[in-house]
Amino acid sequence: MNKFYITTAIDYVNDTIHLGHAFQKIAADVLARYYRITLDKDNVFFLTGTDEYGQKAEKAARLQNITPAELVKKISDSDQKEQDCLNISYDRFIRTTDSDHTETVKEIWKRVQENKDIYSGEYQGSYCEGCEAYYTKEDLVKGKCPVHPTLEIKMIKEQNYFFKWTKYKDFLIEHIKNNPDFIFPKHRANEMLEFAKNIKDIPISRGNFIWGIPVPNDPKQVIYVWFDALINYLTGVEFLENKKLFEKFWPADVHILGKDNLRWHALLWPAMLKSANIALPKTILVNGFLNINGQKISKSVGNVIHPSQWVGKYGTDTVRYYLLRYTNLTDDSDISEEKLLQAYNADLANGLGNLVARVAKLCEKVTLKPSPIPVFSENYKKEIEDFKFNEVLEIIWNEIRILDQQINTAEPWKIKDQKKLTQVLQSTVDGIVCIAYELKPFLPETAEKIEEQFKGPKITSGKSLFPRI
RNA sequence: GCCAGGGUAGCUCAAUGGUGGAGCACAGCAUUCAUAACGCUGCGGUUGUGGGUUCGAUCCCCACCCCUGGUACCA
Repeated sequence: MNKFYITTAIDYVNDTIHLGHAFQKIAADVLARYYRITLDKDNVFFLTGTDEYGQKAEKAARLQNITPAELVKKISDSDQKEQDCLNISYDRFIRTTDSDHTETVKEIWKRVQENKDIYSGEYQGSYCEGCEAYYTKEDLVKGKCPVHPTLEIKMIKEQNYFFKWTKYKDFLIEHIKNNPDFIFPKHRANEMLEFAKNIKDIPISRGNFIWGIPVPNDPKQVIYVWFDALINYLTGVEFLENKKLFEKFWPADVHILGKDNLRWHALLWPAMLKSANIALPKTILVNGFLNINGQKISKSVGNVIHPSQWVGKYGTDTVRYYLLRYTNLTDDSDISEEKLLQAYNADLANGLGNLVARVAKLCEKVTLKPSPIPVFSENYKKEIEDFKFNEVLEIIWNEIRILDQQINTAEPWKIKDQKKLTQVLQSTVDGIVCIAYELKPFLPETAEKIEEQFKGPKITSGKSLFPRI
């Protein structure tokens, strides 16, 4: 691999992102930072952003008596702030209302149309405005949407443009079967294969609202949000404006997204790309959801926590560490503030923080040479490239333990001979520098602080990295 | 109902057809370079239930129960 293009899901602007979304951004950030080290900064592109069109945004704006544009700007800005407080190192924060995105979507529409995969048809069905989707009668629960039981289902009949999804059914099934790395984790692929069997053509335009990208040559219709949103991955690397950049980074190496978005990414998106004659992404990485204290994160439960709330109390790297170490990326995990605190004291304060503090203090008596530049071990690389972030952190914390043991055995505070003391501490500091290097993708701020403190030749103790709470 | 994943120490998770492992938490010892921190020792489990195969099963097979996810549909 000589380049790495990673994207996250773009978040819909009905509300500011919470810890569940943040978890996915952090995972993406780890990969981006890792590949920036191994492949070089210029060869990595990391895209994230917000999904802003659609009926829900239009309606929400009307309720607040502001324009849709004002509303989506507000939420998009606050999403971006949430990501910034987590140190998410995106190269571009895309908004689907960006002008270059509009142009890209129109271009893809035209290509798909030229390939005869768009046709006009009449659609009649039960429509849920919450889902922005049609339901069959059978899908409804007591006449209401299973996801939004409080909303009225509307019978809508309209002239729409349809995408010939069925044309790609066999292709999709073959692609998923022939590319075991296409969907990760694997069992998600089975789900998609099941669904693919029953693919039907879907309407990809809407005529009953206006907050969207107009259909080329038919301004009465706007393009369906999913059709528009997926294309952001092309816009992100300047599909239209910058051929060189696009050709360098496309196809995307990893699309990371929540399990709720899998169907669109695994089945609709590849069909769209195939139709437009564009290469398919390599890996779709599906992340699980977070529960808080055993409960789903939801507004109605009232347990929504925004990243900035925990970051404000405990710091960016604490939140990153806790989520990366004590959750499963691909399964649902349960988190709590209590467990975060436990992880903070046990691992960050007593473990990493204390090790750094004790060694820095010991080093005040000696002058050391700069440590050699570390490299990632094969084991480290394998685990991180397989998305097993908790395993990598376990490797690192084991190294911390070993260093602590070695210090206890060597008892440098008792060593009188300056030469021998220097020798012992040199090897300890080399170990710490190595740990800092390995921490870079995970705890960038902390890694940088440690590197700065131990770059020599004079090392002095500084402020605690993680004071006990 | 069907498909997939899972059920191992209080918690988070490893492991293997041959007397069950780690970290956290808890208790004790020791120690002071360090953030009442580090280290060492200990406590802690009929590996969801019941059968079967085997000299031997936590691992393989069968049935069942529970959890998670996906999905179908008819009365």
